[in-house]
Amino acid sequence: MLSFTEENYLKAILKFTMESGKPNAGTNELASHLDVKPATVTDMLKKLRDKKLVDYEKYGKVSLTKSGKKHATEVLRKHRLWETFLYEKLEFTWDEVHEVAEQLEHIQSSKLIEKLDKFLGHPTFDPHGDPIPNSKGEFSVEHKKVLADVAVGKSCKMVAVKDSTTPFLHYVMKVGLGLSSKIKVLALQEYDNSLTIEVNGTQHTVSQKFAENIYVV
Amino acid sequence: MLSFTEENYLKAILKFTMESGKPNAGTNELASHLDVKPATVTDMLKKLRDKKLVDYEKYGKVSLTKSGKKHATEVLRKHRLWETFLYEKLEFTWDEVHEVAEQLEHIQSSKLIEKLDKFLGHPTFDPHGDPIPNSKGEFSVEHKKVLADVAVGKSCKMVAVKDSTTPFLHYVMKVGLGLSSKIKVLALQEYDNSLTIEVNGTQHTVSQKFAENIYVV
DNA sequence: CTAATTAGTTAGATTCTCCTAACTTTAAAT
DNA sequence: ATTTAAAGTTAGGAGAATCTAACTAATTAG
Repeated sequence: MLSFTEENYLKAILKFTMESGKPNAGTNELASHLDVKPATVTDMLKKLRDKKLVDYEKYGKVSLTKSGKKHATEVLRKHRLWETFLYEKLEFTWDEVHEVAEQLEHIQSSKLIEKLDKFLGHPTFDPHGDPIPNSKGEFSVEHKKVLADVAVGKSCKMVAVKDSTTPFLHYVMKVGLGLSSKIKVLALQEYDNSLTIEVNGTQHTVSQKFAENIYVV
Repeated sequence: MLSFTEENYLKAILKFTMESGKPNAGTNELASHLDVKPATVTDMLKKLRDKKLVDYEKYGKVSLTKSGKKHATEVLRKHRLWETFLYEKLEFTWDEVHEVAEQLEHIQSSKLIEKLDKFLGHPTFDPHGDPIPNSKGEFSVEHKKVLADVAVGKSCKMVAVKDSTTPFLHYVMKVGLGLSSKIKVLALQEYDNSLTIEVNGTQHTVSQKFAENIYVV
């Protein structure tokens, strides 16, 4: 049985490698992700290596073993199912779900998570649009298209966000956007690639950076 | 912010005093309740006293302060709401809910618990029939009548259990009883006060001990 | 290719929860 | 009332997760 902390380290390694595209992570990168000091990470990596959850050697990069990946994926699955529960059943807002799910993801009960999955109707994406791995650890296909890729004049529907930090989510909501919002791209400013879009009949101008963090179909 | 462990000690003191009727608890009693050694309890009591959560002095009994009682009641409220959720929404059985609720009761989020309460329709009793304190910490009136008190020939409805250990709950289920089961008392054996009852058309004979652990109306 | 910078490690300390073993106080029994 | 048993405490220690400060290895820039 893994401790909360061990689970968090495994999850951090999984998230880092998935988000960065790199096959492995460094001590400092993990330290800042987990908000601890590098020395602490080194200690934990040794422990996880002894438990055969990560491949790691002194001064080298870390990656998950098969067993470590299985554990990490399971934690991610729990996290995203709980986020879905909070959003869909308990009327939490978008930006509130993460913090509570960080706690709920560590509850140990395989029955609980399978029942919750069933209760929610086996969702494949969480409220941020991130894919929820199934009970075998398989991910649904990732969203690829981003608001910045939509041609002028075309319409699209928002399905997810790439950045899920609180400030960004607040900004998204302020612009009137949410999951399933319909967006029409009215104009593209050549100078800085900012976009003028229409949401619910209101016009907004958003930066390229913003538009690259909104997934659409 | 209290740790999981501190919360468990406060809850144990509350449960002990409620169940025993006594106004305070001893070190050994708590130790066996919490499954730790008495020395460990002594350490923790000093810590809780420093935090003004319990009234305690060397070689004396422990009781909760106002603040300690508030915390303990809150934990109990969370525990029982989660049990209700697991039983009513996720199809857990009676004897499975406790273990998982032991973990869920420590999740920190006042919003979560108020939303959960609303989602469940503000229940006043959990699946074991124990009262759920409301958000102000007030308990619903306790059930008083027990199967052993029902007169021969009379019928009643089961609303709760006094003993909620797994073996007892299994036995209860085996007899075909559950919450809201209708029970008719057919006969009383003078010799050992055992009762012959009818449940769903089937007759069973149960001991006095059993009958004293079933709450009815 | 050296020098400087960045990344990573080690050693030693701290806090938390828990333990054992030995001791002390309180309560019970004769 | 003295002895014995039960209840409770203290001291010292262990493992987990964290820190700081000092060190070492790897990488990058000139």
